[in-house]
Amino acid sequence: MMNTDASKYDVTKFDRPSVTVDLLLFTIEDEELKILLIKRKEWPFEGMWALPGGFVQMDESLDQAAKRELREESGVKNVFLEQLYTFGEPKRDPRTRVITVAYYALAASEEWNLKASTDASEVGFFSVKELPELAFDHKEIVEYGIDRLRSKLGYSNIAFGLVPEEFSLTNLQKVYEIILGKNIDKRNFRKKILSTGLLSPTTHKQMKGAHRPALLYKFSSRKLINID
Amino acid sequence: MMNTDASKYDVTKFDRPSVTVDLLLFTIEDEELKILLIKRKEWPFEGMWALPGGFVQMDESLDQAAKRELREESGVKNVFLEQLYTFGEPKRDPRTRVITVAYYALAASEEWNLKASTDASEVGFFSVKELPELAFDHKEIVEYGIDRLRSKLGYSNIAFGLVPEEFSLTNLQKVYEIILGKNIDKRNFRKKILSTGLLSPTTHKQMKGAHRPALLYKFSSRKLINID
DNA sequence: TGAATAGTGTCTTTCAGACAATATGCC
DNA sequence: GGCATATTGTCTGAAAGACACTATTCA
Repeated sequence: MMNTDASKYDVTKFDRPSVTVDLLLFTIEDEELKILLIKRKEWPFEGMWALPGGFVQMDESLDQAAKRELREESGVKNVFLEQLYTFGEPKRDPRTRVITVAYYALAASEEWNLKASTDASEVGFFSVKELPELAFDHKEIVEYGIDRLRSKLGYSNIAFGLVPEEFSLTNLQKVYEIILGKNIDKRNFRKKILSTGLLSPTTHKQMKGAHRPALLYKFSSRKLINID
Repeated sequence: MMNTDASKYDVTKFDRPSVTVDLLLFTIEDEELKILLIKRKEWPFEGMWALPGGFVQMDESLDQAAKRELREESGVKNVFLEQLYTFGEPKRDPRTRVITVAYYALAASEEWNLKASTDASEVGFFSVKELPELAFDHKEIVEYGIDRLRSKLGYSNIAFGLVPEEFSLTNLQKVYEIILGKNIDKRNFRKKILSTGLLSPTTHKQMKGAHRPALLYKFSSRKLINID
């Protein structure tokens, strides 16, 4: 593992921080924007809720580490995942110097299923409006993530991550309303969202209740696209 | 350096990557967007141009590390500095696993002065349109930074970082044109930039050449503000 | 036919973009 | 007066926002 030029070039001689990834998994459930939290079983912050996360392995990229943690903690795969920000205050972790690369992921509520093996009391989704006290600087990370999500909603198709494959325009509008925290005019919303060309109508209708069924749409692309 | 089960609570026993900060210092000079590069004196990529950067010390935050490197390499202080993105491919550095947190900084050309002690052949500003081959994945970092700068120009007052305290509207327009890579109509530019309320007129005029002098403006705030 | 949600169009205002003539200073 | 850059306003088209009625299904 040593470099042959070790005397000069061996960076392994420096003190090194630990590096983790932490994950913000957003979903929408019961008309609320929620995030996945896990209850810590160890010191520090034992018993407190925290973002899922873990150490970056030496042979995996940051993206891979985030994907792996996401899969391990929530069973979620193939969802939108993007690096958020790196938090590295020297005292943010009382154990040692830990720098964490935060990621955020989006999943429609249909897409995640918490592992059956997991004690439900130790992992769960919490409304971002009613979060418990969080370990480390995770509160700050959550707020940063919500800001990012809210602003990307305005200039990208990022909402595809929070709706199922097919959805009604009313479903989609609700997503926008929940995240932006305000009501949107139905006609203006439809006019605008359809004019972006991001959506394609399907041939399906949503039969649901004693009223006119809604035409279902899908996102033409499920890759992140910026508009404007 | 081997992990054992007992090491669970002692994160210091895990293999740890090295963490660096790399810096993109943007400036505008000779009607070009330029970045600061330094010539590497050591393996790997000896003799090749690279972004300035260095290891994060155990007792400093990432922001502090970036500020320190910026000061050490360019003598620049008190300029706009923002975290860009964290790059962590396992093989991006041939020495060992190195994760780098990239920052970008902006300085008006009046603000930097390369240290007299530095051999000019080993540090310099390069137009982003004519970059030499860069070490590591620094090309990718540069491109990411330019994208960020270009997009922030559209919805923030970030241009304050690239102009001196006082400037004419023509000066400012040039900054936009250089970064966006296109010509802008003078009347429309003035209309729009003045309507944001980000600028305040000063009482000074720029006397420069045999023609009408330009009124100088300044940014009302030199903190980053998003508009729209 | 009543209840519930889906679906639709117009008007007004605002903003972006195209476009050219006058103003002011120095020589 | 000539030169060089600064400064200014109108028109048009597109998009955003306010606003209310009709359509469809099921019970």
